[in-house]
Amino acid sequence: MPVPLYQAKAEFFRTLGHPVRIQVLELLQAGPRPVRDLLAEIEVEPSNLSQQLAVLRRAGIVTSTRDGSTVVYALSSPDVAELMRAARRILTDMIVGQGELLAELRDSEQPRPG
Amino acid sequence: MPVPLYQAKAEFFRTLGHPVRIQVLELLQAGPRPVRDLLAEIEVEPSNLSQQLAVLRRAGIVTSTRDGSTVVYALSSPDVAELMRAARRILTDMIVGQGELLAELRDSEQPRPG
DNA sequence: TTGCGACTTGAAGAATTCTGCAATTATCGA
DNA sequence: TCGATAATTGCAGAATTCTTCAAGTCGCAA
Repeated sequence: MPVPLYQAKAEFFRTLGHPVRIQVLELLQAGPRPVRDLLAEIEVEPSNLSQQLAVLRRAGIVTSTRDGSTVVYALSSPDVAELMRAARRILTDMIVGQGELLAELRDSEQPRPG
Repeated sequence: MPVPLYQAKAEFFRTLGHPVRIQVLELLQAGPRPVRDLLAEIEVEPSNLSQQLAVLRRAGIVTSTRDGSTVVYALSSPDVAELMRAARRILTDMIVGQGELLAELRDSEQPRPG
């Protein structure tokens, strides 16, 4: 084994762990998009966006192709979209769960353990 | 909106982006486990494991309960297991894809070190 | 109370990542 | 060719995260 799976997984998640990169992945779920487009929708400087795109590219999560003077990015696997959905589900649950916990705490003294 | 969703997502993924934390989550998928157990299976110092457990706890991904003198950790949502499966699927695809790429490169160029 | 095992916390230096600026490459049109 | 636009790269300082050590808490039993 060259690299333990858990380490590859950690690197993968770390790659996703940046607001700009997340926004890029969300936008690319609707289909390939030129950098110009991403730049118009994400509040970030061009060089910074390029840096974040490079991170995603190096990780193999997105691919880029040149079309004339514009560069178009796309998700390299549709599974990425599924992962984002799973993450959204978890986050929603967690936010709801924490809301409920807060509500319980408002009424009683002792929250029950998970 | 207190915190943009994409930022919450990024934080969530960043929380997962550490080898020890990944291993903890993998182990907890089989059910709750005492710290002692985790310590026996993961190669890491006790204080370091505690730090990583604290990160997961603060993020609300795991919960801890004390049972006598031992502390037991558990996943706070079964969805986490589903997320890990999705990640594994993507990684497997990507590794296979890169394996093919490597095979192609073997005839022409030299792959760069990891 | 004292001592011990299990676990956590605080803090500091090391290592990594992020951001913005300047410079660079690539393409297109005048 | 020159100039403009699109995008990337290199780099340095700022910010964040990691790792380790020392010290601390908690429960239990002598």
